Amino acid sequence: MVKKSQTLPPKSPAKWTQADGEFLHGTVPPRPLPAVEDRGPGRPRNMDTERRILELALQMLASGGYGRMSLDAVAAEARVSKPTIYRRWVSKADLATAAVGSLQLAEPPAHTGTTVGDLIMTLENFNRSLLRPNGMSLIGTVLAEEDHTPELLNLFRERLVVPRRAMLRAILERARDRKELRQDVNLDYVASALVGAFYARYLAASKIPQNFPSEIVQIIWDGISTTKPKRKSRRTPK
Amino acid sequence: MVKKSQTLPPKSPAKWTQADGEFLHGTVPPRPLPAVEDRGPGRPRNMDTERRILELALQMLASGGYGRMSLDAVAAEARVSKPTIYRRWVSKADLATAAVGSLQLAEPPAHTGTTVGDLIMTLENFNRSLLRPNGMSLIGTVLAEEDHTPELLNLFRERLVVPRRAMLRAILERARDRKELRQDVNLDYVASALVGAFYARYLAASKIPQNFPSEIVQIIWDGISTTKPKRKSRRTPK
DNA sequence: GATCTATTACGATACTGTATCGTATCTATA
DNA sequence: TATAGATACGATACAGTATCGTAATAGATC
Repeated sequence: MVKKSQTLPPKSPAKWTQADGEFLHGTVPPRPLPAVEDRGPGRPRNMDTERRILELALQMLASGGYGRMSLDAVAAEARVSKPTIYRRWVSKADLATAAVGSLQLAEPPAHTGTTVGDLIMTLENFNRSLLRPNGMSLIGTVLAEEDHTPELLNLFRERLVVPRRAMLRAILERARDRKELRQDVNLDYVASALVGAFYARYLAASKIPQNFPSEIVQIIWDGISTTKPKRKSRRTPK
Repeated sequence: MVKKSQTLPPKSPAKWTQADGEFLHGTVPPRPLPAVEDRGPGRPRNMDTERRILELALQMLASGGYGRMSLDAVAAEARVSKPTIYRRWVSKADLATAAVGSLQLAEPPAHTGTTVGDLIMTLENFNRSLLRPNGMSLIGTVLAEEDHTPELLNLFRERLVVPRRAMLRAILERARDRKELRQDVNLDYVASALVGAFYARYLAASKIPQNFPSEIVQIIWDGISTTKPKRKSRRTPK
């Protein structure tokens, strides 16, 4: 499948290190050459090559982290020579960034008929993507590289974290409009608790029980206390 | 801009790879030599050296990940020579493992008088440790290395994750005994939601708002729905 | 239309410089 | 005399570049 999204930031000689906010919100790969289909003479680029390289880079990034992602290995496994990689991306960090940038949240929004059902389905999708091979390792990698290659975390947020949270927010806002929710609840915090439970569970055990999504939704939906909550006494003892 | 190439151990001549459960539950460093104080001939070891090495190794592990933790750098910063390190730990992976194994949860249990107060205080402590420099990067590193050096994650769990969850469990069990909690709630799941919210929030924004601990506790304590929950209808739509 | 030419992509390979991990050898010290 | 420690070294892996010959395309010329 040819992807068309990336046109040409004219040239970036690996400047993203200091151009912090520059193209964090732009499109994906700053590469030296345009490689568009309508362009002039010369042998055209094989677009599938690019896809393969990114895929393998992402895979190695997820399985071994940034340190173990070697360009020699990527080139070998993609059956491509190293210059072919460097013709497209100016550095290893650039390739890694592009690989993370190529991620896309592929899950459709849930519409089960009930808010609780939608939340559970969304979390079940999330669960599946976490348990994909090295799903959690990739998160670890982007976190571990936060200091050294912050673009990885930024792009990861942009491509996966933000869209998924937006899906949860949409479900919760719908529910709030229907008065199913307390009006004073911070929906972003709720999304954090819902999603975060999976991270914490994984960090504690690497295994997520079958009923985890629905149980988490129930806990957050109903709360855990026996008393009928009175929502105005918020502040808590120091 | 200094570029560091990060080399990772191709093989581990160290034996911990297959000695899996061996010293995961032992004390900290599996080292070749006894290094006891009362021991016999020869020049005695400087015990403070060991502590310094571990501390710096952990620091580098947290700030740059396993790949960027170099023994040359550790040795230099600890003002020690490399053989001094290798005399104590047989490999880089071994040192990294020992460094993670030297971690200890240093927070006292909370006793504020109320369950909600205890939970909030526990989460505030947790929050502080997360926001320590590279606190989250260290978690990322142990996750990223899960495939390649699983001992890191195992020890991290043993030293930090399990103890903290035990603290939360203790608070929750106390509350359940006092009938403040629904009897059918899975306390481990509750702990996951409480703690996990911080991970999710960090992954989304790297910043944790001041009121986050108390808000999360409120959400989970009271729930978010407006209806009085009836706890027997658990199963949810497919 | 067929052929030539300019231009670009690509594979292969070798190379430079450097950053490591781990060790061998030597000296100092208790 | 056995050990701690330092200096130096070997081996290797890696990022990134350079070169050379070839494949593939567009446009100009015949």
